Amino acid sequence: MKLTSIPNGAPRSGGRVTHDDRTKRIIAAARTIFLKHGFDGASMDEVALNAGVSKRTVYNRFVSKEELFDEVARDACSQAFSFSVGIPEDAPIREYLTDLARCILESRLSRESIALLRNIAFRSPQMDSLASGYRTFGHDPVIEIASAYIHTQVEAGKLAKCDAGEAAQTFFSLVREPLESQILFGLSDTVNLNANIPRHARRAVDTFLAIYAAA
Amino acid sequence: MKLTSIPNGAPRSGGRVTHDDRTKRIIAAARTIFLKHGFDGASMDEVALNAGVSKRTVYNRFVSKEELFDEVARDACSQAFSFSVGIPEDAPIREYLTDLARCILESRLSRESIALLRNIAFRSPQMDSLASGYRTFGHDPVIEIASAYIHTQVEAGKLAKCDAGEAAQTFFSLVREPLESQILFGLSDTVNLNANIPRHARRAVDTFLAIYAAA
DNA sequence: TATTTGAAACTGTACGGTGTAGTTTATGCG
DNA sequence: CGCATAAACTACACCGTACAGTTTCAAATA
Repeated sequence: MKLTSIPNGAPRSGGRVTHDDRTKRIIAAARTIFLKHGFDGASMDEVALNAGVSKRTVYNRFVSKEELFDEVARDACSQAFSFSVGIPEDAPIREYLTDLARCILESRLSRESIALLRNIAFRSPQMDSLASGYRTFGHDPVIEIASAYIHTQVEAGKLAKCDAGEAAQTFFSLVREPLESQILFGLSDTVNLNANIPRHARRAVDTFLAIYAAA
Repeated sequence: MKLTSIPNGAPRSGGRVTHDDRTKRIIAAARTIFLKHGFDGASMDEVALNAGVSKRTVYNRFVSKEELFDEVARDACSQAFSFSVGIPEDAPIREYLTDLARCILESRLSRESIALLRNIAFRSPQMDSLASGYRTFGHDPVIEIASAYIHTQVEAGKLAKCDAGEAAQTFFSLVREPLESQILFGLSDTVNLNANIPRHARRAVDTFLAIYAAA
């Protein structure tokens, strides 16, 4: 592959490039390249070029391509899948869940997250960092938040009696599908996706409440 | 990679290896190798070896790696995602849907299908054959069957009034999730999966009927 | 006989990783 | 502050390997 690129990131304001700057730029460049081409398709030359750093410097920081990838994978998971709900828990159930759904979708369907999910789906059997990064940052926190909230609402009699963990799984599935699969499996691209997210979030919550609303 | 292998498939009973035999063996071998290593990770030497055929023969049949892959991708999709429902449409709704769900899960969660889905997720943006193969064989038929059945039942007053297409999508999502994602993203492997399929199918149908059962 | 096949060597390219010579940066000391 | 020394960095050549695809030629097949 042809390698022509502008270095990723710039020296900090002082004008000098420090040790840490370089490390950060290597990781940032590696994330871009790895997400774009996958582990096998990415070349260390391209990473170095994109980081504005010599290949030797990359190998002075990271012992191998695998090690760099592991570092980058965890980093990317923790960033791409993070979100924060902006609505208090004592809001009406429908509003809270809809906002939660919207947050989940926005973080999960971003370009970065989709690229990450593609890599996880393809490579998680061989690279533990991908599966564990997904679990730690992409799956468990969502289930935990939803589960705890549902549990609270059930206790308060605002939702029908149910297994909160199972209900959280169902919620998560209803929120993600079918959008996530359609993108992941190439049935539709991500264009104008943001316009669909709020609508889909409402629909997912409608369906969820049709199942779990208090009798 | 080391290349040692036993040829995939055997000459037909006559003892002679015909032109068509070779073609079939090449495709079969290519499917194995491509699904195992992905397009980039697969080598044509390994394909030839696995087919028990010289590389020259492979290139006499297929003009390039890409062309061979396209052929194999469609072929693999049509086989891996195929299923046939073994229960009549006039069975009780719960029984029919449960059997449909079981069929879908069995075909979709097979080793071959999962390997295929991993490749589709990773490579569909670059390789059209994957996205279109998935659409044609993995998605549309399921939605069509479910949609037509739901439509019939709604007309017959056995299911609540609804958009049959939307309901079919919801059904499909409930059937696949969360099992499919858990496997695809490496949260659990496929061991003893078959024992879970019937249980999960029942649960999915329970949820579906909780939403769409006739009032 | 005309075509196809097998086996193997070959071409060209790309990559991961290393070695090195020379330059820049950081640090400690007078 | 100026200077020396050590550390890190760059640029580049290099090694071994792997692979797609081609070529050659004799043997098998049609």
